Amino acid sequence: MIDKSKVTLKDIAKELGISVSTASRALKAHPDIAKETVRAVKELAEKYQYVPNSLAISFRKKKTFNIGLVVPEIVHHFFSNIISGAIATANQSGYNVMVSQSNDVLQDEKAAVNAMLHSGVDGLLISISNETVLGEHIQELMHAGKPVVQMDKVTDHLKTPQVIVDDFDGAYQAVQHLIQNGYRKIAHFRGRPIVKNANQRYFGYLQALKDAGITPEKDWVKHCVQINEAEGYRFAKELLEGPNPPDAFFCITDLVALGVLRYLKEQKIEVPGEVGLMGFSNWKLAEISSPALSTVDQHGYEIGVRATQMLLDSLAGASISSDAITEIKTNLVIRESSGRKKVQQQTQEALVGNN
Amino acid sequence: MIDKSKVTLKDIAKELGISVSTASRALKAHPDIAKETVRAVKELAEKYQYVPNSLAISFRKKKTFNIGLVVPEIVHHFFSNIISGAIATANQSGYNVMVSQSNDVLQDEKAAVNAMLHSGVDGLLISISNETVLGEHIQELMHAGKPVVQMDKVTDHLKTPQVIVDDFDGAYQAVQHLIQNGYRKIAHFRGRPIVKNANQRYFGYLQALKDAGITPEKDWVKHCVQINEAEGYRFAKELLEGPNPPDAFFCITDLVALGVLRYLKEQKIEVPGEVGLMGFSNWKLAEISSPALSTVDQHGYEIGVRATQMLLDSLAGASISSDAITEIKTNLVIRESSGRKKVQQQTQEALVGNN
DNA sequence: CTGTTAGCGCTTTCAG
DNA sequence: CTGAAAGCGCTAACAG
Repeated sequence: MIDKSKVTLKDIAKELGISVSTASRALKAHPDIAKETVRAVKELAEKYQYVPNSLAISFRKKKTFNIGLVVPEIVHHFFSNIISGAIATANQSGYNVMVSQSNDVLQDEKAAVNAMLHSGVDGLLISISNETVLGEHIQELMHAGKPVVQMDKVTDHLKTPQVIVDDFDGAYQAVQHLIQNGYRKIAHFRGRPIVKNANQRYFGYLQALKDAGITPEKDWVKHCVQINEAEGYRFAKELLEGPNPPDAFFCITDLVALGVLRYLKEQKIEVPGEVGLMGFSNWKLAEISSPALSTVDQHGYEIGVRATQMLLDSLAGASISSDAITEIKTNLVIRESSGRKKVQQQTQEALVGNN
Repeated sequence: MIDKSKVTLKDIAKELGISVSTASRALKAHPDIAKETVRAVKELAEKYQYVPNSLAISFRKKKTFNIGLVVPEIVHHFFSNIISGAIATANQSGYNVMVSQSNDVLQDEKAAVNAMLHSGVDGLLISISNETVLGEHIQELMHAGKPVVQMDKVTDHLKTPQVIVDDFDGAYQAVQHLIQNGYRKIAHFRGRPIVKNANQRYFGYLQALKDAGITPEKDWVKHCVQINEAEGYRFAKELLEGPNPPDAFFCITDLVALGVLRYLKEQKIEVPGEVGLMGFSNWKLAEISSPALSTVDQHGYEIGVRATQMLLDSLAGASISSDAITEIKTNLVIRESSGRKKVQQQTQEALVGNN
């Protein structure tokens, strides 16, 4: 029943007939200490499998080497990638990561943040919930001197560094890619206007059209609320059965795009021959569908890594400007669904010339 | 620059002219303390926003109210569900969860477990890596008096409670379902024989065949190694092009099943009319495919919940028998791919009678 | 009902 | 080079 971790500095000091402070210093090879003493202490520590009591150290140093991480959902491809990157990075520097989720409910987020504050994390990584506006609970943590870094879902009300996806650019590239492949009547199934990411993607879409000299068509922009497969299906049907069908779809999410794809397949509409399709997020789903879905990869892992690095840096004393925004570039994952549109009357040359 | 959390018991004791211990007791409304004192202390605590220093408490009580959670992969539908369930449950009881992953690499798992041990978790939830055999690193933690509960990927070498999926029964039901729907020549694309779950599913498959009086066909059992979509495709092709094609496939995972499905669609083989198909895991993928894939849901969230409850119970002093095995029942998710086989010569009645 | 005392295990002045 | 001493903030005998 002997608990190894019960061996304390005092024990080894006593056995060696030295003081606790000397033992303490010897263990970290303090320059003041005689080599001989250092050796003896280390040897005994080894023998007894001395392991410093981290609770005492935390207490003493007011530092736990734990960081908190709160995301809206854990069971989510993008967020679990963020978590994974954050944990890998933190662990490398000897930090552990306490994870919690808000379920996009403000109350839950508050509870999670408070729990972490009280359990004494050294800093916090957070992707805020849909319902979070001011984030007083996060402010409180900051007041307690804990650095915070926001990731992906962010609010400017909080004066913290942000690591975000360059949604605008991702969307821009996606739409540009469609245009370059001969599609001109491009619909966009967007997300909710309160969500910054959704807006950025929408703006990217508009800009890409504009830069290609294409006038956007109001009716081709649909607002997803559920952001699921059924919505994609429904909107695709609606538009394609209408008087003015688009020839491509850029969707807020792969899931929505797969809904569109299902409709297209049902109608035996050739993809990408007749209609082009791009998703966003690069879920596993996109890789497996047939035709395989072109999409935009958001590099969730990378976001986790970068945000954690910033947090660790500021924990290490670096003063990070509180308005530093790190935009992680997406990258286009070109698969089958966005392949070149079949040319009818014009030659491809002419088409390309148009851009 | 006043740090709220700097207000200490001593401060409020001094201001009230009482001793620290009285203040301490008052705050937790110890029966010994005069109501008047309690009121005064609580009032002042409120006024100063006193928040107890959890580091000091942890130190004093040798308890952190943190539990550790280690899984092979975070970015994985099943595991992220487990994590989610564990965190929700732990949080409800005032515990935080420290998460880490092993990437199925023993070294990483050791590192993660040690980091958690040293950071002072009160207990550990773990799903071991493929490479873990004896788990001495986990033993070490147990020797330090920390309760451990294993989940899903488990080893009997560790004398801890286990919460696992009833893979045998899940597979049994899946295959039985195929049989009931008229399929008799059922192939199985299984996982690696060192993995317990894979074996259990295989045994369930065999048992279901046996109970239906069907003799298993060695050639119809294929060993997946990558466990990916391509393998499903490859094996399906191999078998269906061969001299003795099966009429149904039960796959170790949805991903593999989708590979099979891709081949079937390419060959314009009717699903489920000609060939039946069942996956395992119930990923999002399965819901979206067309035809939608029938599969087996493993209730990852539930596993996380149950395992955490056991851990919390034992942390609360309950003595849990170290060989308690909790098997979480799967459930059949019947979608399109396993629908009734088209009857050719026999009537359906006759077929059903056969079972 | 309340105060005194002691101490958790470690770090860190301050003196030698 | 080393030791003594103080103290982090809190709890818990023990003693009034």
